[in-house]
Amino acid sequence: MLTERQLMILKAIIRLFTESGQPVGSKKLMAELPVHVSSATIRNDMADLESVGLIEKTHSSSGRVPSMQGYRYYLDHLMQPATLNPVDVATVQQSFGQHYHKIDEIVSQSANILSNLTSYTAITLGPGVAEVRLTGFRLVPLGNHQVMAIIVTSAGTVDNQVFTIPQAISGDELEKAIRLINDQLVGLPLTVVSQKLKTDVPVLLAHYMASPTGFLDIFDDVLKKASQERLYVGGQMNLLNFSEFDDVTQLKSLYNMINQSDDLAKLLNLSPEGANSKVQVRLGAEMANDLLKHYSLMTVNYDVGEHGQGVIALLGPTSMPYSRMIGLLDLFREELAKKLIDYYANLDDD
Amino acid sequence: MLTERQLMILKAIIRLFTESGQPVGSKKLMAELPVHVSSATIRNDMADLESVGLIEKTHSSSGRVPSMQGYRYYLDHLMQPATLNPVDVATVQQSFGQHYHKIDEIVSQSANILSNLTSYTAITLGPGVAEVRLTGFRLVPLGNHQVMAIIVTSAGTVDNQVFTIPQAISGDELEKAIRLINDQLVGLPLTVVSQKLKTDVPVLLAHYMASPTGFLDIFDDVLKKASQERLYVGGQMNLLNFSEFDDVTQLKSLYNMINQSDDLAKLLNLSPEGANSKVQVRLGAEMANDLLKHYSLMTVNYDVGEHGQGVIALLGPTSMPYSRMIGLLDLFREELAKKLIDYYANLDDD
DNA sequence: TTTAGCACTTGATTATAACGAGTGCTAATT
DNA sequence: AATTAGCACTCGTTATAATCAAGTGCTAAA
Repeated sequence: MLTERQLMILKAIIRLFTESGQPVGSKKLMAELPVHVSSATIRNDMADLESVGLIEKTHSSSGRVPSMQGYRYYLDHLMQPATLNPVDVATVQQSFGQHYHKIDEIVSQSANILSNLTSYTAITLGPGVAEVRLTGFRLVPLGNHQVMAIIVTSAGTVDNQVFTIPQAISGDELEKAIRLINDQLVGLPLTVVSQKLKTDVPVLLAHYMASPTGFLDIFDDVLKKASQERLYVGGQMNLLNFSEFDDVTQLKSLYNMINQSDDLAKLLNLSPEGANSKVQVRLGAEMANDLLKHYSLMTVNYDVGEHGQGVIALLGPTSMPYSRMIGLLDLFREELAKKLIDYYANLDDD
Repeated sequence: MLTERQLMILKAIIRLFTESGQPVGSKKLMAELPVHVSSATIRNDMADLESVGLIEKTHSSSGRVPSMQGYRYYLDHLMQPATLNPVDVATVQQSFGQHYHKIDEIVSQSANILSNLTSYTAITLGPGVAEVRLTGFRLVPLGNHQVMAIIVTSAGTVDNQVFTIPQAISGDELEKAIRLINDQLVGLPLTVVSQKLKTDVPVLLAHYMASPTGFLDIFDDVLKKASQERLYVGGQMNLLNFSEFDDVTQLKSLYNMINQSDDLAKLLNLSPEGANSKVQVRLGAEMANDLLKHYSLMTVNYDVGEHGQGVIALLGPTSMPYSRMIGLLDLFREELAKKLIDYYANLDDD
């Protein structure tokens, strides 16, 4: 079992490592800890913390660095409820003070403000999108190599798009494909649909048609029209601030992923607890995606009442100052919702 | 005056430096030159080339590197007409072989293909946009803090957008502002209008209204709607391939510029010679913009007959293999035009 | 004009030593 | 039993010097 002091040490290590980026040694800790104990004692405690896997050495005689499990433990049990920085509050409120013409302006601006404030990469999803579900899908052959795809969402929106397709597809094939899609996808949130479209559906569809690719492209396209347009990324280039420079290829892949709304939607997967869930932190190793191994993703839902809810997310290094970040995200959750509710209210005035 | 051999040496230096990225010395040149002369002779010739400013040393005992003027001279007088690489031709034609649903898909794909093929950053402007001019501008107060901005273009398109504005602006002020804008901007290409909106107009407008900013935003917004949407960038992240890593700030600024359509439009400034102009190369120092100092921008127009023309551009380091790049751009100019003409033809079939 | 030869310059590479921050362990202290 | 001082040891980092390699300019001969 861990002692009070050992936990205090873990906390200090995490704080100091986040501030300096350097491994933390026993001397430095001695100077920083509120209680006075000798460096030898701290070393003993650190040995214990290491033996349970909460901290690590970078080499045999180096200071300690928090491990993945160390961060997880910190996030789950140790972290103080955020202490809001008044400068940040002022900045955010001032940034939101402007007048906006469109909803999307507000949402995308949020991503920009947040990324500026943090020097990380921010992602925002417009309200309503997170839990909008697919309620219907139609594919209407118009003859002359043209097909109209129509999708209906639970938000009541209807999007359509006309496509020209290379080979005529038989009405029979279309019929089956449509039924399959309706069976498999209707009722699911658009984000999930978009995701399944890449994984399950192609396999199933392969039974009915030779090359389902063209078909899927069409579907994907109109789906994008209904959802993707409301996904915003701010500060992509901040990746450069918190990434290792040595592997340009990996950096490029990450960048591509971030700008590919399908992949991104997959990440933002609405948090299960609904509207008033707390800020979620997912550490790299917990996310399956190899590209994110050394990063950390924080997400939080915001709630605009009848207009649905959206997501605010922050992508940064594993060693973020979580306390401040959580405070910021909570602040944003509130301010963005307020601003949007305001906006909707003004609309109704007309 | 420069001798035949000296020019041959300049050419070889440019080629070798582009291939290796290293300063070129007299021994290396001796091995590469078609005629046999001693390294001492080459050294003498290089001294001459340096004295007229076509090449430079990086330090007192280093090999030579082409200077800005060296590149300019090479481009204007020395470069061979491009020799088309059959592999490139095949790749391009295959990439264009797919079926596309929308014009913009074709245009944006072009940017992607071109950037992949070159490892540089490619920019494409959809057809018609380059020489579309502003033919009319109206601003209609609708009461209730709302204003409709309408812009009419020489292509016959009418775009409109409704805005809510903070303080009511007096009709008188509006009147004057509209007149000013009509006087100053009507008749100019949209790209130029967008540019002037950042420079000249704010100054002029300041005479009539206290804070022209909000006003300009509106105008800018609807202008974007009419033009920006057709500007595509491919391979932004390729910047990482050909940029110095040491200055992250500068890299970010460049990235922002590339993704800000106003700035970008300014760069692509339709080439004066119209439809069938040759590929233009502008070297960093020639572009005024400090961020581009170490880069080079190649542009070429493509022509889609009655549907207007567009621009293809390539941003890379100063030391690009220009011969191949010019060949590629010429190829793209042709293939993209062909594909678009095809597309328009199919549309008319319906 | 061209070329061989040579002294000289300079950045890059390598080797070596010295340094510094840190650890674990032992023995003494509280 | 917990804490601490002391010390030998590890290992990455920094500093210094030595060597190397690629290149130049210049002089004198061909």
